[in-house]
Amino acid sequence: MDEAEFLASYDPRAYPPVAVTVDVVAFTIRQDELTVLLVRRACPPSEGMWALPGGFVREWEDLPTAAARELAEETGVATAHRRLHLEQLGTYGAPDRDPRMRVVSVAYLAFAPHLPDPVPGSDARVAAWTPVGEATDSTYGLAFDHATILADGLERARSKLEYTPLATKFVGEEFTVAELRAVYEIVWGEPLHAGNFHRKVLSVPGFVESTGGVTERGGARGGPRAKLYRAGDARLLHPALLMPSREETVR
Amino acid sequence: MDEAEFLASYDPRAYPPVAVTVDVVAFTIRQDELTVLLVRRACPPSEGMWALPGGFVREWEDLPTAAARELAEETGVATAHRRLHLEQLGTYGAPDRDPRMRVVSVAYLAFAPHLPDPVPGSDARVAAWTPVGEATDSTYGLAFDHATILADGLERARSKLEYTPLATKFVGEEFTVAELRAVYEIVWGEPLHAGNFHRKVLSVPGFVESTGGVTERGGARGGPRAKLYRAGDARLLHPALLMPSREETVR
DNA sequence: AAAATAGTGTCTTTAAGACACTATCCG
DNA sequence: CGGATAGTGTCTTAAAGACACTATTTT
Repeated sequence: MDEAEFLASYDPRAYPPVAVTVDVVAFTIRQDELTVLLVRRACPPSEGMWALPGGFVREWEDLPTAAARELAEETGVATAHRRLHLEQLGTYGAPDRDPRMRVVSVAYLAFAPHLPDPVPGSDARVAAWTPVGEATDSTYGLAFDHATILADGLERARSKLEYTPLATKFVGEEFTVAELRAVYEIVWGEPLHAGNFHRKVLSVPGFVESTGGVTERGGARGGPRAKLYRAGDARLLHPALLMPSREETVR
Repeated sequence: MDEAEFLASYDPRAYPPVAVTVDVVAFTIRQDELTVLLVRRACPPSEGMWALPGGFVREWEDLPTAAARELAEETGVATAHRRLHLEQLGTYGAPDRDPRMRVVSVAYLAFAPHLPDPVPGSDARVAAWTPVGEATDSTYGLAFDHATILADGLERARSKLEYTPLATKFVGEEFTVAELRAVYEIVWGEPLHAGNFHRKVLSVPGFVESTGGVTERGGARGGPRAKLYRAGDARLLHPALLMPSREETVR
C-alpha cells in the first residue's frame, strides 16, 4: 500500500497516532559566550530536566511559523523580530524518542543578536539562556534526544559560519570587524589572527559594506576607534572563511 | 499550552489528524545522464501525474528505514543494498500541500550506482528513471510540492559533490578517475579539465586509494588503460573541489 | 607613559587553473 | 597510422597564514 492508496482510503482511526512538533535550537551570544535557550520541563516524562523549547504544530500553521511562535512564547521576541534568522535543521522521528507516543519533531535553528532574558510565559515555565559548553556536557542530561539535536545544531552553526554571512546575524545592525571576529572566535572556540581576519573579511565580496562611520570610543582597554560596517548582500562567502583546525579534524 | 502539557494530556481525538510520510529523491546515473526515480500516481488527487516515490511511515519504523523501504518497493533494490547512500533532505509541511489533509513529509535523498529498472510492484504501479532535465522542467507538472523537493535535492547533491566524497557513491566499487570525473560533469552540467581534475582528486587526502589494478581495456575510442581506485576513508574533502562557475553565480 | 587595539605591509606556502607534452591503446 | 585518452610537468595567479609594523586611543 503506497502513500496515494493510503491517503485515498484515509480514516483517522485506521493508522497509529503521530504527533508532529517543532523544537527550536535558539543561539545567541551573551557575555562572550554562545548560549542556547532551554526550558525546564514541568511535567513527566523527564520532569524537571532541561529541554529545547518546542511544541505541537497547530492545525493551519506552517512549520517555520510554529518554530517562530514557540521561540516568541519563551523570549517575548516578536515573531517578526527584524534580525531573527530561522532555518530548518532536521527531523527527528525515532519511534521510541518519546515514551508516550510516536512524536516526529522538526527541529529549527534560530540565531539572533542579544536576545532578551526569557519572559516567564503565561504558564510560568522556567526558561534560561545556557552556555552551550554546559548544555552539551553529557552529564547535563537534556530530555529526549535533545542532546543530539543540540549537537547537530551546533555543528550546523559552526560550518555555516564558514561559507555564509551567518555571523552578521549575531551582531547589531552596525558592527565592527572586531565584533564580527568575536562571533567567529566564540562559536568556533578558538582565537583567530586579528590582522589576517580583518583583511579577509573585507576582501570577500558582499560580506560587509562600510557605513562610513566609526565607533564613539576606542576599545575598552585602549586602541583607535573602529570603522563601522553593515551586512552586505552576499548569500554565500567566496572564498569561504575556513575553520583553522579543520585540517586534521576532518577524517 | 506547550508540548509537555499537550502531550501529558494527550488524546488522539483532541487534536487535528496529521499524517507523516517519507518521500525519496533517488538519483542514479544512466547513459551519461542524471536521472531521478518517479512514479505515476494511480489515484486522485493529481491522478496520472508523476510524483516522487514515498509513503506513510509505519508505526514502529524509523524514518530512514521507511525511506529505504519505499525505495526498495519501487526498484527491488534490497534495503541493505551495499552501496546505497541515504540522507535526510528536509521536511515539507505547508498546511495546504496536500488537499486531503495535513501531511508532513520528510524527504530523503538517495544515491546509488546503476540502479536497476524499476520493478513493477505488487500493486503494478508505473515507475521510471527520468532525466532530471525533464523532471525539473516547469511544464513537467510534478504532483504536490515535489518540484520544490526535487530542486532542493538537486542543489544538495551538487554542493555535496564539492566537499564530500559523494561522487564515489555513483560509481562502482572500483573506478577510474575518468569515471569519477564523468559523475562531476554530469551532475554539475559542465565539462572539467581532465588533467587538473586528475591531479586534484589524487591530491585530496583520503578521497580515493589505489587498488593497484588497471582497466582491462583502454578507452572506447583509444587511450591507455586507466588505473583503478576505490573510495578512501575521508568523510570530507580538504581542500574541496569547488564548482567552476560559482564565482558569479553566488550572490 | 604604558598598554591595548585597528588596520596595513610583506613574505612564504599552498592551491587552482591554463597549457603543454608524453605514453599508451583503439580502430 | 591517426586519433583519442591517461597521466605528468610547468608556469601563473589567487589565497591563507605568519610576522612585523604604524597609528590611535584608553587608563
